[in-house]
Amino acid sequence: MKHYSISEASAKLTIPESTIRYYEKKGLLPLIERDEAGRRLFSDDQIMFLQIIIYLKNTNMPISRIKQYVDWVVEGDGTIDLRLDLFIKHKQTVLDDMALMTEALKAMDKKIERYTNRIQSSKQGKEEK
Amino acid sequence: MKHYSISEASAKLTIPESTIRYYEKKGLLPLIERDEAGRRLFSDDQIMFLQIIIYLKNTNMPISRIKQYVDWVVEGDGTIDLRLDLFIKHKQTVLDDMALMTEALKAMDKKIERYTNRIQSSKQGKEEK
DNA sequence: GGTTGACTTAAACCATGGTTTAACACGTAT
DNA sequence: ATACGTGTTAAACCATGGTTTAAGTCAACC
Repeated sequence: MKHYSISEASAKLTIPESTIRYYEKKGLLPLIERDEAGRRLFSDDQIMFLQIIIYLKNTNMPISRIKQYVDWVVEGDGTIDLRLDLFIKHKQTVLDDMALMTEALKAMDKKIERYTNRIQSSKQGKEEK
Repeated sequence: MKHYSISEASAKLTIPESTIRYYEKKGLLPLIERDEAGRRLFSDDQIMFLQIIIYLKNTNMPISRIKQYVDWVVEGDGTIDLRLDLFIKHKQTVLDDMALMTEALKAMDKKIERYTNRIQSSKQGKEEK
């Protein structure tokens, strides 16, 4: 199992190194090994774990809540029901957000249509001159 | 055409009054009338305009960009093509965001499934004792 | 042996999007 | 006339999520 440096992890996940360090400082990346010189070493598992965190971040889960999840993971099997609940609740939050966005998209489509029509008719106005 | 007080507008759009004032200060609500005592009066049109702003906010358009849109609206018909372009681009941004969220949802669904299975089998383990 | 490049840290800084506070003004019901 | 509810303002404050800076270590190449 290969290990990645922070720059490799950064490249693989397309996320700045500064963000990875920030996440670790916030407690989102426990158990990361270091080499003799103190450099972070990311295993494949840890890359995957970070990917999950990025998914949660991409769906606007606050860092404090991600931290809660991470703590539960560290705590072990006794917290599986809590984690399941967290994912189920978060999924619903995301679906609600997307519903809001879809509603906004509908309004934007109307705007786009109306503006397109106005531009069309103003062009016609010119042609008819 | 009736006019609404800030509290009525707030209730109608389910958004805090403080936010409405904040938006006005940021220039997102030009042309709002005031009564003799200096209180804001919102027409139906302005309520609808604010609703659009809320849609843009709900889809994570930064206030600076919303301001740009508002300025173009104030400027008049000469900016219709710019506004159309803004909406088309923003729509794509929103679709991209939703794609990211959908991808995250897929990962969450896998987690939910795995956790559910683990909980199931741990229950079975108990029963078999 | 000295510079380069990749890494480390803690702490300061920044942008965003509001919310809260303090101090004050108005109109109406008691 | 006074107290209440509702409004006003500017400015301070807050949370979130990073990014940047300053100061330093280490290994390796030239």
